[in-house]
Amino acid sequence: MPELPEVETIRQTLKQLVIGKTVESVDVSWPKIIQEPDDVEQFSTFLQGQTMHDIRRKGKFLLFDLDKHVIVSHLRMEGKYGVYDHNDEVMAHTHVIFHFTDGTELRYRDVRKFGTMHLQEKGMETTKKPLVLLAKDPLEADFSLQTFKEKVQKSERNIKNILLDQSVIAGLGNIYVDETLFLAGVHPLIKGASLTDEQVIQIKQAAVMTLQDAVRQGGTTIRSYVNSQGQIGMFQQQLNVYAQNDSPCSKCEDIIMKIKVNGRGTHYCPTCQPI
DNA sequence: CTTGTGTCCTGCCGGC
DNA sequence: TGCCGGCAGGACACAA
Repeated sequence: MPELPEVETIRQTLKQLVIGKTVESVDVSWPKIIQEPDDVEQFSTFLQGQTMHDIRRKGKFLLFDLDKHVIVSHLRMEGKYGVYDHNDEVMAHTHVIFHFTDGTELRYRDVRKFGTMHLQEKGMETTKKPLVLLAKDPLEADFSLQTFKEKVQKSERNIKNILLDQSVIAGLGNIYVDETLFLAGVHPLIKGASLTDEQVIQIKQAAVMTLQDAVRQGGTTIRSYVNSQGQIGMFQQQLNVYAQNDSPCSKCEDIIMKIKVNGRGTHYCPTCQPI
């Protein structure tokens, strides 16, 4: 499940492969992925003749900048992009193909079909869903610690749930929330309202460290990992708690626990993250 | 207003 | 062996 670091790695790699290319046509075989416009035919016709100029990232969203439009794309759990030659075999679960005029293709694959694409007018993307309520991610220079602190401390929800809320802090998913709370030494079930200023600052710093570290790892491994199929992959960084349940904690040797928090698998160290 | 629940979708896993 | 129910998960619509 791609979170901020994975999306950032995909962005950097994909950018090299599609910038300057012009869309000749678009095929969509699972229309539900296209959330906007309502008519999938329009998605295709609007894109024809437009050139890819940049790929940006906002939180876990990828933004493809074209001449007049922006494609706002979310990979959800299993979405993947790859650039292929038009003669390459189309792999299973390919749902959207952007054919370029140079004979290459940008293909979107997604086993679960949970991913989404919104085609919006250039410049309008931050004024409407899905981006309108999206918070800053903690790696952005203008991330406001003050705003973050206020949102956290006025909430009765548990901190795990708060950190998954993209309107509070963008970019964290289930894996990096668990890693962030471990690094901050905060138990996932503690209510936002009962966290001290120091704890909230710790959490923000831990999020920055966790995400930076992961981006760095994606950045170092990505070079050798764009295969001939045009697929972009990456190696999983070392995780302290996520999927480490029943193993000893890397800090204190206590056994990592796995519980459910709001329906999400949640991993923590009972000693390093006291209730 | 805030918080909780259902929904989408399919591969996988455990139980029988 | 093979079937089948249940589960996982990000974000949103809707309910309470």
